[in-house]
Amino acid sequence: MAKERKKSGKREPGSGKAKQSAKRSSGTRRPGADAPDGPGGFGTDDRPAVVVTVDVVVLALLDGALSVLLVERERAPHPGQWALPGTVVGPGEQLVPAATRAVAARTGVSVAPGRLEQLATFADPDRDPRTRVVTVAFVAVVERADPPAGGAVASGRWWPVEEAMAKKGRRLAFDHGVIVGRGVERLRVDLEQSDLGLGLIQEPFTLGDLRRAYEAVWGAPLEPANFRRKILTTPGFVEPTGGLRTVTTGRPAELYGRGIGVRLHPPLVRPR
Amino acid sequence: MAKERKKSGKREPGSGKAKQSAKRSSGTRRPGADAPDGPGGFGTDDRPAVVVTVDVVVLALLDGALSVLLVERERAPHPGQWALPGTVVGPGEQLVPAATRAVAARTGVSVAPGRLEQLATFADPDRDPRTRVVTVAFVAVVERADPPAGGAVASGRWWPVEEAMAKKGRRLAFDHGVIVGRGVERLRVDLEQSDLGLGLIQEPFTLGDLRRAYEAVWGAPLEPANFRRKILTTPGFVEPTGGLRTVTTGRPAELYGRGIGVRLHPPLVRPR
DNA sequence: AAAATAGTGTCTGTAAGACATTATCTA
DNA sequence: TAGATAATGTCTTACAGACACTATTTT
Repeated sequence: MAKERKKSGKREPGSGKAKQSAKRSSGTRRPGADAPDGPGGFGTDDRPAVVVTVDVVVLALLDGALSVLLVERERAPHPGQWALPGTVVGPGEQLVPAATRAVAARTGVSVAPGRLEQLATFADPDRDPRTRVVTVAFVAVVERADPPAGGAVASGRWWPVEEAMAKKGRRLAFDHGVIVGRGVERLRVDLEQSDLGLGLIQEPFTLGDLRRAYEAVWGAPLEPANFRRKILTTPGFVEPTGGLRTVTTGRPAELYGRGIGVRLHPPLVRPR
Repeated sequence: MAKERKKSGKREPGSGKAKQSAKRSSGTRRPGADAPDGPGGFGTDDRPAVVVTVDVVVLALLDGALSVLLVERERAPHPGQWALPGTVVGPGEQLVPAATRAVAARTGVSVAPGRLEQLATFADPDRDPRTRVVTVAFVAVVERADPPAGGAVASGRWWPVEEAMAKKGRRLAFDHGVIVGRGVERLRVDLEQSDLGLGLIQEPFTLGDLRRAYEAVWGAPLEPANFRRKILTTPGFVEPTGGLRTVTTGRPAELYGRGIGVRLHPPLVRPR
C-alpha cells in the first residue's frame, strides 16, 4: 500500500560508532559542508531516515521511595524488558504534548504541564537497533504514585529507582537506564534550586512530609530544624492552612499548601 | 528529480498550535496509543517526515563584549538574515561531532570537545517553513573570537550578543533569537557553578582578565577583591605560573593558567 | 607626583550546621 | 509515664559584600 522511499530510507548496517569520515563516503547525503540545506531546501532525498521520539522519566514517591514509572516491552527489540513510556512525535505535534500523551496513553498517569521539563536529547546511532531514533527525554514529577490502571494501560508499573537502576542481568531497554539516571540527577538539582519538590507530595502537607520527600530524592537525612527554617523563611514557598494533622504519635503537625512558586537564592543545598 | 513521498510528506497548513486531537484524525500515522512502534517496528510508512539538525551558539569575547558567531543566510527561507551555524545530522553521526563539524565547516572556528554542551531541543512544528525540523541546540565557548576565515567560510561573523538580540527589524532567522537567548542564559549559569569561564580567555591570564570575562557575560561589575578571594580559595580553579604581566599602567598582574577543573560549591553567585 | 591597576586586610551581615529545649500527641 | 514527633531557640561557622589600605607600574 505505501510507497517505499527510494533513497536513504534504509538504515546502513554497521553504522555503529559513526566515524564521521567514513560516513561521508557512505553514499547517503554528505552532511553539511557548505550546502546548508540543499539547493531547494530540504529535498526529500536529502532526508536521512530518522525517527524523533519523546521518552519521559516520571518520578514519584511510592511508600516513601523515589520511584520511576516504567512499561514492559512486549515486542522486539528488548522484549520483556522495562522501558520508559514514550512515543513517536506526531507530525505537527509539539514535544510537550507528545510527552504528556505518551505517559497518559501507556500508563494512565496524567502529568501536569508545569511538572514536566525537557531533560536532554539522546541520539546515539546505535541506541535503537531498528533505525536511527533520536529521542527527546523529559522528566516529570507526579504527586501520587498511582497504581497502574487496569485494562489497556496495564503495562505500567512503578519501580523504586534504586531497583530499576540496579537490576542485575535485566537492564532497562535501550539506553533508558542512562536516561533514568540523568532524570534523577536533574530532579536532585531542581530540588536545590526550586520548589519542584512540592510536586512530589499531596496537599495539604506537613513540613515533615516535605522533608521526607527531599530525603528520599537526595538519599540523605536532613536536619529538621534547619530544613524548616529554610522553607519558612523563603517567601512564596508554602502557605500555612491553619490546620493540624495528627498521624500516630507525637505532636500534631501544622499543615501547609503550595505557595505561589519560587526560585531559591541561595539554594537549599543538599548534604555532600 | 526527487520523488515526493505520498503520505505525510506535506506540512499541514495551519498546524501551528498542534492540537493533538486534530492531529490524530489527520490521515498520517496516529501517534502512539497502544501500538508503541508498529507491528514490525518503525515501518518506513510510519516515519513522519522530519529532519534532525544541530545548531550551535558559539560564544566568545570580542573586544571585551560577549559575542555570538553567526552566518548569513543566502537562500530561502530568511535570505539575508543571520543564523546560527548548524547542519543536518548525518546518518550514523553523533550529535557532538555534528555540532563541531557544523561550526568548523561554516565558519572555520574550531570548538574544543569539553567546551561544547547540549543546550536543549527545539521542535516547534512551524520553526522552519519547509518541513518539520527538530534541532538540537548546543552552546560552546571559544577563547578567541577569531576573525572569520576567508574564502569558503567567509560568511561567519561575530556579533555582540546585545546587538544580535536587539536587531530591530532584522531578527535572526528561524527561532535562532530564542536559542541565542537560552544559550547566553546557560553560560551565565555555568559561570556560577563551574570554571567554564576559563574557556573564554587565553592562557596565561590575569585575574583581571578572568574577572572582566565574568563581567562581560553577566553584564554587571564585580568586586575585584571578592572575586579574587573566591577564585584563589577554590582549589583547582587556577594555577599560578609565577610570571607577571604589565599592560599599560598600574602594578603588574600575576599570571595564571587553568587548574585541573572544578565544580563550585557554593557557587560564585552573580549580582542580582 | 599623579593616575592607574593589582593585591591584602578586615569588618559586617546573611545564612547554614549543630544541637539543646520545649510542646503536644499516642500507647 | 514513656516514647515519639513537631516546633522553637541559640550558638557557631562559613562565606560573601563592602571598602579601606598598600604595592607597583607608566606618564
